[in-house]
Amino acid sequence: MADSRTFSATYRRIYAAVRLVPAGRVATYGDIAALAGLPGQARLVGYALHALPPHSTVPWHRIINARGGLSLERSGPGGGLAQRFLLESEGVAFEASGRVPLARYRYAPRRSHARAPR
DNA sequence: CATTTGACATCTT
DNA sequence: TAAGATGCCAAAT
Repeated sequence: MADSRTFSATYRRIYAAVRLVPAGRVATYGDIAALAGLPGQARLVGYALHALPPHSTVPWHRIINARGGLSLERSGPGGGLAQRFLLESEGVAFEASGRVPLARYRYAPRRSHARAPR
């Protein structure tokens, strides 16, 4: 667990949503935020995962950005390698461009090919 | 208590 | 396609 008492209820919601993602599947920060009941708070998801203790059982590696890329790479070089390895271990294949085909592995797919109405 | 910062997403130029 | 700007929230300083 992610030291539930150390984190806010909001974070706990996020962690719970992340745990809903089955192995071999990925989800975007936005999806997790929506699952956690915090639509639009994708940023909080990323921050929550960053604050996640190493001993937690939360499958943080299954959370990627909307481009299908690993956000860890963006923050620090080499950081995404571990995440990529974990995902590949679960059967997630990466494209040559280094991205994950969301259309295939994305969990809780919303508007697969359409954009959100405004 | 106020300011800064951060594993993002989405729109606009 | 790329780059810049904005919104949102919590934790750290």
